Amino acid sequence: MTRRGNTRAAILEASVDLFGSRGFAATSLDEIAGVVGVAKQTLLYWFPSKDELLDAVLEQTALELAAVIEAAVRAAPDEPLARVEAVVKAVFRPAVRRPALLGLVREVSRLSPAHAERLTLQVQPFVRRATDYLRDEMDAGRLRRADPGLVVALVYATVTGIATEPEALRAVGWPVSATGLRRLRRELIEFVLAALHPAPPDG
Amino acid sequence: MTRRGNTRAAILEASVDLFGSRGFAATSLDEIAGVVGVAKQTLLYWFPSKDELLDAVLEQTALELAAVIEAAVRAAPDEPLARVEAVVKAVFRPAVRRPALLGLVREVSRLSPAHAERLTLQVQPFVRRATDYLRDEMDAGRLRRADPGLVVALVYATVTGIATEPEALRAVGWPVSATGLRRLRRELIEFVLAALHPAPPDG
DNA sequence: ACCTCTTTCTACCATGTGGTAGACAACGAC
DNA sequence: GTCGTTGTCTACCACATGGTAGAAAGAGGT
Repeated sequence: MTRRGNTRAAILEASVDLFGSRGFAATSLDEIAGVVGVAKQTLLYWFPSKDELLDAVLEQTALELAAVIEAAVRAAPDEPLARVEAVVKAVFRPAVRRPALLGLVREVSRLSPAHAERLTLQVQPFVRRATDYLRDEMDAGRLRRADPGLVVALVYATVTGIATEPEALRAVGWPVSATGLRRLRRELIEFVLAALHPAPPDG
Repeated sequence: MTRRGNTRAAILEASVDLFGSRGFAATSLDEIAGVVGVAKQTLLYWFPSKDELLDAVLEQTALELAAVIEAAVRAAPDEPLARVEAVVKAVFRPAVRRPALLGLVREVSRLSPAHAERLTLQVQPFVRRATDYLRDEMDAGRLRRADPGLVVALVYATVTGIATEPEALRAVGWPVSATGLRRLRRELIEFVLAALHPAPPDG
């Protein structure tokens, strides 16, 4: 049977999982092919080289996450803390279901500057919009005054870090059950919101 | 000239840098040997295999970081927010000077469960002490009430993430100058402290 | 002088890797 | 039916990698 029609998509999916969990360099084409259930050459038919496969994987991941975040922002009420909460919640779901998604994003810092550059450019407009929004809300006194760009980076670091390092959670004895995950999400959001709350009382 | 006496240390240092920046799998023994300026076989003389080299590298990194944190805690005044600030500051310095240090810690989630397990056990007592301390201070009302273990993990995720992902900082247009780093440290600390402050005002 | 131990090296090997060349089968156009 | 196109495969290659075997060379004890 030829033309299953979704071979390319299956390759991308398996690649996200493997690149994101074990890392790009540690993943061989044979391994991906094994997961997908095709020969290695089929990968090289759809993607001329491992590097171009990586490019495609990065692009798709960025698009997926962007769509998730976009939808969350749209659905949230027009209040900054509520929006932040909505975004964190929205990212948390796929992050838990497929830890490799954010793991792949984190992998970017290990890749060549060329790959990083491409992803940076792709994400740029979203970052820009987020920082502009945060700046306005800070000016309006609805968020703690800080550098808006850095706040984006810090929230990103917190969420991505907690979602991609199960070892850190295990080290502090966090239960990996369903209720454990719900509480994790709750505490993560409270942590982030507390960090953004305007004018905390002087200790 | 034999017995330079510090070949082993030089190998460990170069390995931390390369494993931490490019990743374990992406780093070859030849590459490390090239940096150190010896033949590959010299590495295999001091460390019987790449895996055992990794073990040694992880152990030394953990010891270094533990010493830094230990000293910071000892020197800080007995007030929880001051102590947290001291620890973040103390970790920030080596993190900036040698980004690979924290990068290596983050690499743990990509490694075999055996390696992760060993590091987890090594870090366990420190984590335990930190969570106990935080719990006491929460009970005393000097910190926002939350799960102490998770707070440790969240602060770790924030600091490690921001320190190991220069791409994220570049994406938000953060300047990588000396003054940029000073402001980064300031804002990072304010972010974490705000997240830990007791009883934020209800929005 | 000789032996032993330590440290480093050269030479080599088995294996896994990314990638090339090209055969083979299904399919639609005509 | 024939032909070009598309998708997948088998066979193979050049190369880098982790690791083995063992020689060389200095240092120190006797």
